[in-house]
Amino acid sequence: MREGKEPIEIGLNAAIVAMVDNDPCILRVPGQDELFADALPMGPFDPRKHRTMEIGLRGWVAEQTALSLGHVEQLYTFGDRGRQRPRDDHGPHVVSVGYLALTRVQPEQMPAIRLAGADFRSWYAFLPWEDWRAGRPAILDEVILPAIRQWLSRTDETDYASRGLKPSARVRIAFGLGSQWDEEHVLDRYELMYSAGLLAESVRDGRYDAIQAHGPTGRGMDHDHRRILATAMSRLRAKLKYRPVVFELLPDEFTLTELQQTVESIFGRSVHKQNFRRLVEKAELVEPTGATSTETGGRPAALFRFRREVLAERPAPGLRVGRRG
Amino acid sequence: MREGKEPIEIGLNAAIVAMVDNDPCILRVPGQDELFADALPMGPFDPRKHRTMEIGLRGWVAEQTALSLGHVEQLYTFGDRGRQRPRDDHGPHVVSVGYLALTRVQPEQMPAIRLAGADFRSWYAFLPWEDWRAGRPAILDEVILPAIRQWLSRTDETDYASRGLKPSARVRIAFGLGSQWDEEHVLDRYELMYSAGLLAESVRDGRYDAIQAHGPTGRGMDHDHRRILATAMSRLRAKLKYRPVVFELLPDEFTLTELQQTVESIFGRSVHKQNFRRLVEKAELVEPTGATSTETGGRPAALFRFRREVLAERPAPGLRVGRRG
DNA sequence: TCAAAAGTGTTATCCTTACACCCATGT
DNA sequence: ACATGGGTGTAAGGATAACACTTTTGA
Repeated sequence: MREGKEPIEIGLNAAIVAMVDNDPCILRVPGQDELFADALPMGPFDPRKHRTMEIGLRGWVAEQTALSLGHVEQLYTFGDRGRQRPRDDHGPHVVSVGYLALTRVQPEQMPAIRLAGADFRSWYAFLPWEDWRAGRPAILDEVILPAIRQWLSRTDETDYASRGLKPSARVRIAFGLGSQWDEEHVLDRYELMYSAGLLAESVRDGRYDAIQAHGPTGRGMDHDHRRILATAMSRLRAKLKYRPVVFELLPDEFTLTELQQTVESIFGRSVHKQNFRRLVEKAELVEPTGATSTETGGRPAALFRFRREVLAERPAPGLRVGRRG
Repeated sequence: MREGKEPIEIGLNAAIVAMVDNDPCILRVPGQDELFADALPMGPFDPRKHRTMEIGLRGWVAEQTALSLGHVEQLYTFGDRGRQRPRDDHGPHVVSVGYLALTRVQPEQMPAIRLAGADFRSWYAFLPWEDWRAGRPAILDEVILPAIRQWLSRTDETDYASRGLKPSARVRIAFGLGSQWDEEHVLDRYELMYSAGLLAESVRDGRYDAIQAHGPTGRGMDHDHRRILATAMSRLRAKLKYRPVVFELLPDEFTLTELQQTVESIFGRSVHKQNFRRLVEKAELVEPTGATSTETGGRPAALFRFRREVLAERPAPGLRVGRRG
């Protein structure tokens, strides 16, 4: 807008989510930094070629991966130099816009994706403490919480006041100490762990000399990519409750148990079977196809399909799963 | 990221909201286009000067307005050339990042703000159909819905499928035809009206030759600013329900009626008195100061203050106002 | 016949919505 | 005394969370 401009470029980063074997997976590519093995796929935004950023994103995803994206949603824009390019202060400044995108992968698409150097990997490989499907993850009590408490004990509470909260209060809420674990607070947990030096990224960015934890804390990623993933998880977990986006991750026909498992794997916790079914029924989100599936072993399950009409019927159709249901 | 780059600049636009006389107002500045009288305040982002975009935003707001911002939240980033600079295709491409910011204004600050060419104006001046405090706004049935129906009747439903919804279904949900008005759908309503040619912006952007409505449809704004305002309203209306942000708009001490009126003016609808009070009480969001106020006429009202401790106690403290309560 | 998974029925509790009435002040 | 707004009590209906049991297949 005025004097000696520094060149700015826009990078579009996407957390592209698909279900593979009952795990929510993201498309990952090899890291560029030689520090991390993983990065999110990203492409530049060229306003001359693409009218909007979303069109630009869909464009390079189609070119590079042959995946067809369903729901695409902008998450957040970072202009943060400190975090993104700590060592390399030359070159243009890259502002990165994070996106969440949903897709389905057929097994036969996998080889082509792998050839391109990419593949799908469970998002819990990057944020393992978010997976409570098999109960409270051990990493929390063994690695994370001790280190977080360490950090709190050496932190001056009066200095830090983010969103009006002292670090101890932020920790209490984010990690459900004294109350319950809230699966939507993924980003808060990530940021606290970053600040407390528990992540490889904290070290990369020069905030700490070494990781402040006695044990692994998930796979690190280039730039802010793991933060974008955390944002994507928060958003998807929240969105499921008022938009029927799960169905973009499921095949056209599915059993209620498959639907439940998909929801559980995204929320990272198990839900109550009967209540879940009542919820699905009351929400009128699905209709039986009439067919059944015997593939699951045991009694054959009725197959259902998404009732697209709900989109037109309700203002906020989703699976309003409660704390326990 | 590669070949002959077009220069890109980042503009930070803010919907700065404050309560003035029981109306949610935004800081407006004179429009630059000579087409519209109003624009949102905006400033450039210079990554050399400011570490993050939020810091950059707070920086220019402090320099230009002397307002101190409370809650600041990023809304959305647009890279849209088509909409933002339809006539002027030269100069650098501006990507604009929209923000919502909350503040309080004292009456004595007003003259300084006015001197700078800015002032606070009710957000309902720009989106009058969003104000249901005095019942269903006449503009809906007299101007908007007839024109929208006109548009639907001349629109091919099979062509347009945004988010899997036909235009008629989008209209039904956004405008509460057949169901209820949902105060959070501000952006959907704005976008439908934009597409249907009801807004001055639709004409400015070359989508229509003339406004497709027989009556006024709110004050237009430069660039995408009214869209950013609509986004800000949606976000604030939603946020109130799970974050105690109302208190950033109220004085330190207030009566329950003042609190209720502030909530009502943001939601643009009235709420049920007893239920609202029970809600506030159950949420433990406020505590009595012990003092009372006689300024309202009638029986003196007890004064309350925000209980900051809830921030540390609950994961999502807010005024979970229901459809009616 | 047994394992495995599908698929109900029912109840206590809490939350939402709605009703109508009483209270303390200034004029 | 009366107008004006402040401030309750309580009950119907629905949503949530929790309980345990029956049914249908394949091996």
